[in-house]
Amino acid sequence: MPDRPSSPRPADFRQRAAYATKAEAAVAGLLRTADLVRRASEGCLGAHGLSGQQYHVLRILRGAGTEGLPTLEIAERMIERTPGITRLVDTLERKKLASRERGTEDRRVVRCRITRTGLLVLAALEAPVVRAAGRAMRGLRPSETLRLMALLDRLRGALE
Amino acid sequence: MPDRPSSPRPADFRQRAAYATKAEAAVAGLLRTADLVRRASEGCLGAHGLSGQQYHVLRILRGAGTEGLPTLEIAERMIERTPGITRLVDTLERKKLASRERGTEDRRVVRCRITRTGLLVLAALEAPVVRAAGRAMRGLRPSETLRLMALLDRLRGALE
DNA sequence: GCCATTTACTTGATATATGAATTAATGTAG
DNA sequence: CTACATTAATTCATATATCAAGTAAATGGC
Repeated sequence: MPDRPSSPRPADFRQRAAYATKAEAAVAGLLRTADLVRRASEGCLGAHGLSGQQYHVLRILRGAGTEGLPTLEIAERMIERTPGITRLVDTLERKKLASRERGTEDRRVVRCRITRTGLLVLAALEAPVVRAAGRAMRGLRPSETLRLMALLDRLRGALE
Repeated sequence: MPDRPSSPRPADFRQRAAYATKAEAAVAGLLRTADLVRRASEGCLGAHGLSGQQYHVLRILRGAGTEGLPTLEIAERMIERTPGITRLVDTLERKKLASRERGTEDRRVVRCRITRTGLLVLAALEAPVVRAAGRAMRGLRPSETLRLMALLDRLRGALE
């Protein structure tokens, strides 16, 4: 549903309207909010020297269990698309939070796993991350949060 | 409203639940959606060699009119917080899309303006950007878009 | 079996992001 | 008027993002 540019304004209205369409305003609001929420929710990672992306890779690897995951499958599960997945895992490997080994049957794939240390870091971060997410979402009641999630799901559904 | 960790699961449920709380899931959904929407809506800028941030600076400068704006005030109005505002304006100046001059009464401030070329570029981008935003939001009906915007506003209100 | 194609990464070049430290101008207290 | 604090902007070092190109292994057609 393409919304129309908003109605004309008096000629002496100096500053032009911020956004010509509702869709533009919605996109801006979404990006603005996501930026704030990201900062609020990822701030607690700095204490352990992790970036948001590094943290998400660790979570994905934990979810994959002892079998680990091929490098590019991590990329597919990331919250934000990242072409730099190799270097991201490089960093985690340097920090001893993840390990890699080349597959035996298909020697193209590199299987990534979370280390014991990585699991400990995630465990230490669990409570702070949960608290931070709660704080980030504190503007909405639970029912509103659900409604928001449903709307976001629909939005994503149309884009994938 | 701090929501509780979700209800326990059977012991044989191998993969741990993706998110322990509703707030965490909402944060993830928001970031995921924002990333998709950003890509969908900013894709059209590449044709003119602009990044999303550069484009937003130009919009802010256009809104400021002929008086221009001090550098750091641009940063405050940006959609996503950016400490690298100086370099962002550097880039726009190199491209002849913005100009700068040191203030006369307070010689600490640098006033930034959009150039005629910058205005032309924004004008050329208007239609594609509106179309892209429409496409990015096509998953929601207008009434749902309004509801989403209202929820996002509340979320931001609690974080600022 | 051989060759083109696809797949799974990896690397390189370039750009951008980020926080801390720096410079310069202004404001303020004594 | 001097000393100290504040403000506006810039610079630096380091980390990360991004796209394109490259490598190596597997796959499919004939």
